[in-house]
Amino acid sequence: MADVTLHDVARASGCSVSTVSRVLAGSRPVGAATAARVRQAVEDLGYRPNHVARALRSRSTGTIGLVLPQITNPFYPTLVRELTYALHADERAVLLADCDDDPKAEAGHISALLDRQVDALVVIPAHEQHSRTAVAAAAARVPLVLLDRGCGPGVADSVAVDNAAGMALVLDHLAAEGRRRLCFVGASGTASAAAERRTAYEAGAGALDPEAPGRVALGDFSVAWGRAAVDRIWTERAAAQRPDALVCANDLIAVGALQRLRQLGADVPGEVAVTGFDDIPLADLADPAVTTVRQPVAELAAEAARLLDRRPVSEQAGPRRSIRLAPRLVVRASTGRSSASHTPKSAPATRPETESAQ
Amino acid sequence: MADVTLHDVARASGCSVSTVSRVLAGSRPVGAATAARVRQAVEDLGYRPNHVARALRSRSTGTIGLVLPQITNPFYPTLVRELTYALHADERAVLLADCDDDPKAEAGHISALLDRQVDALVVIPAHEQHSRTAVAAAAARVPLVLLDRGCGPGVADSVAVDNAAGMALVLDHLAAEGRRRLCFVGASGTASAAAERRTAYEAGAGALDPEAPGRVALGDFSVAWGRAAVDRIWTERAAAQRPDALVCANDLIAVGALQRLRQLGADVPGEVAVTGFDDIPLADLADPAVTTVRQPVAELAAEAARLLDRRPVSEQAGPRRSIRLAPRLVVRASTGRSSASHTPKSAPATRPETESAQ
DNA sequence: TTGAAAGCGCTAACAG
DNA sequence: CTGTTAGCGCTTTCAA
Repeated sequence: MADVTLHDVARASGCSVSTVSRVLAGSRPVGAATAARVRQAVEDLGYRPNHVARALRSRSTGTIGLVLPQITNPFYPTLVRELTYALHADERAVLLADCDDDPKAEAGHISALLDRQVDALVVIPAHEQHSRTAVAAAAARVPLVLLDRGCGPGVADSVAVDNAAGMALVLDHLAAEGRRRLCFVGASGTASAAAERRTAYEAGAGALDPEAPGRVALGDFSVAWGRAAVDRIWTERAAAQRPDALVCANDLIAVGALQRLRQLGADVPGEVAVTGFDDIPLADLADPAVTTVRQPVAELAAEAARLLDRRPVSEQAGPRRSIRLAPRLVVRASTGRSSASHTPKSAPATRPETESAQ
Repeated sequence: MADVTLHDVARASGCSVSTVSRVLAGSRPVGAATAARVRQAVEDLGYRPNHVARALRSRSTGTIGLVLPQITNPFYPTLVRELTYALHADERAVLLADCDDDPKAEAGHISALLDRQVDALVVIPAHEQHSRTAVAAAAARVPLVLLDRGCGPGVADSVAVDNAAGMALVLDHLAAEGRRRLCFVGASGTASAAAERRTAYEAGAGALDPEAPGRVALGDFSVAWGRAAVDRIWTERAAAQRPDALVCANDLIAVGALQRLRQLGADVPGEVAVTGFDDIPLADLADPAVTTVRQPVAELAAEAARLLDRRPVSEQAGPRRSIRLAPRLVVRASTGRSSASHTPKSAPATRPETESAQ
């Protein structure tokens, strides 16, 4: 049934195995009549090429390894979906490995994937520093793209959202809505998302209020921290001292903040606006729905897929490429003095905004 | 570097390739001294076996295909994580394919995975009926386990939660909390989760209130339907006619219901309790947090992994196995007349409750 | 206990 | 344009 080989097809169509191979691969011109006979035989016998044999001989498995820190991080399922779509469209299969936020496990998975002869790797590194060695070693062997998170400069090609641009969208929007007493609820740590978003806030918020860049609370990227931050920010200040907008470094923080604010009886968005970042599904489900920055997930995935190709023969050649895609603002009920959500005033930008080699 | 082959190791350790192969595979006894030399050479040269060549020769890739309907369904990331853990622990790699709820795409992915010579398949079928042919065809070629959802009787081995047991836990809990006017908010369709949960509700609710089994609203497994259901159930009835508990067929519905209830000013859980099913992360984030039925995700994954092995040589042999695992109740604030969450009164059951061949 | 040899199914030179 | 011939790197008979 499925044990039909190239030889069987060759015999059935009265030509040699190489000819059949050529017809199937289109690697070289083949006579029209022969090609037709071959195709007929393929059809008749129900021939299916054996990818393992093909991989052994051609030194290409058509398989990409995807290593991520935690598939349960609510931002990743969408990214994984888009990435698999992009790769499958290109006839490439995806080997998945979840390393549970552990750089050791991550290193193990990376080397297991290399042993399995993946053509390339997409890695969302678990840790800015501790992932570096394994990633660098792998990047020396196969094309490797860092997705969503960085891993130090020059380690590998990378694709991520333009965090600074996203934060600027938020600040513009809040300014337009008349918010002035901003406060940033972010995450400590050196991971690119944490650092870049915070820096962008500090750089941009001063235009609204000289005090704003100093109002920064740092925890981690969790709902729990969002709640805790509100306890600190809201409870410990007199009403007049409270911010009129909480700029959260991601949606989870925003959702936690929102929850606690409601429990404390604060009026969102009347009294205080709340913004997030990422646009995970939860952002739209919160009550009120969270104004946030939507990452161009499909485009990030597509760019990653594209980068995997563009390391032709000389894998080591060329500078590392670092691609940043512009996000777009999604305005929902958690900001806006008025009523429900309205359309974003910033035009969506789905194509690369900056593409720089470093 | 990575181009070290068995031959190199053989040469370096002064023996034949077959001996080296035996040492590495442990397939046959090898002299202690020789074995030591071989291992040393492996170490020195940094030899890494080529899985592709191994697969071609041994007709086993050590790779499992995982096909699912939508990785963005919030219940699946955890399942995927546990399944990959279980399989990786066993040195098996996982090829992932998301079919976007489309049985056509699903069939395509299944056959692509078979072409890639996966050793076995884990399929979460996209559709009870339309997935059948492709699944049955694949099951005839490799070991195949249906996970979470069924696909008609006798098609393949399957592993899923015991929906009836889960619903019974909910009903018991609500009864103990003194709820009597129950209403079920479920999903239409024949998918096992939808049908079994509804049937179990209808079978069990009568003990509390003869009217309860008749109070059933059917939509789909979404937040939107949860909201819409409350609009129907709550708005269209006089206060005295309203249910004192909404039994939702999954957590998404429960979250939607909760949202709308709050918007309508209803008191949850004082006036009405709300329960979910699955225990997705969102259930704990909702406000109030949702009492729900936790699926034994790790155990489901482990059982699936186990079933993949147990089809020894004669793949066709033996009856289809259908494994159902007992879930456990997680009590949170959305039920309970009193205050916060307390520990479940039903004992957790993580081992197979029923294992039946059909 | 070990080695030699024969392939797994396919692609890629190399000749015609 | 097509066929012949080598292998890809490994496992597994079959002999010794």
